[in-house]
Amino acid sequence: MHHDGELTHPAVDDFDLVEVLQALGDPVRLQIVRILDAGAGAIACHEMGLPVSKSTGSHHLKVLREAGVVKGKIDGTRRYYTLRRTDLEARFPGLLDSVLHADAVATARNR
Amino acid sequence: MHHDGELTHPAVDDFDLVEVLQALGDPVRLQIVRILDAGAGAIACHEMGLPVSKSTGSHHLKVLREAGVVKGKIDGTRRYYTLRRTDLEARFPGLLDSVLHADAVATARNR
DNA sequence: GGAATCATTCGACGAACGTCGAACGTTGGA
DNA sequence: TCCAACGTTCGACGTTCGTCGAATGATTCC
Repeated sequence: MHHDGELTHPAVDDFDLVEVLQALGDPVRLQIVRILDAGAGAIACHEMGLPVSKSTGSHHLKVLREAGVVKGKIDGTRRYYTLRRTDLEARFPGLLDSVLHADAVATARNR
Repeated sequence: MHHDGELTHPAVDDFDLVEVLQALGDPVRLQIVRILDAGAGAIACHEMGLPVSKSTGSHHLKVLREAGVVKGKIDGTRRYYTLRRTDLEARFPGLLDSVLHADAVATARNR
């Protein structure tokens, strides 16, 4: 069957700073963002190796998606996710980069 | 009279990204950061005109302080707060600026 | 068609959060 | 000395959050 049920995503103008900061302010979700940043191309939920159950992982992806941080694409039974780099940069210049770089620094420091 | 009770603040190396993002991910706390950014010099809690009770305001200042976002200085019965700009920039380069700028844009847009 | 795969949704649970008013401790001024 | 001002702390409250397993839905493969 064909279900053209595309996932819903907020428009760039509807991004909310508090919502984005809350979305990024969780260890698991920050890990997801880091994975999507490091990976080349779209990544499916089950390929991320998250330290939570699949339902929890799905929940976190939903939070990130509704905040505008990630974009989900349906492909069969899978959802491939990517970072909305350009959109985030347009709405909150420098924010994603600073978060990713800060996170990389922290990771290197605690190694 | 004597006042050896200095407020405690985390060292720059102990800043935690998730904690900072969570601290910034609240409307009232973001308002406090905006006020401290706009104001020249230290500002006391009761001068901020926060839309919450004094106990709630005190709580939010504590969250920001323990995350390393603000620095509190005791002066008599008052606590004067400032942004830890330099420390935040050293630990999370560009983060505070991007949050403040994004916030300013959002505020101008919803005017 | 049937089974396996992938992900979402649905309760449920405890923990954490934002909020308040009241009480308290300090300090400074009349 | 007494009182007003400022802020913190304490309990309480309702809400939201992160988590899980089970159930459900959708799709692909055999």
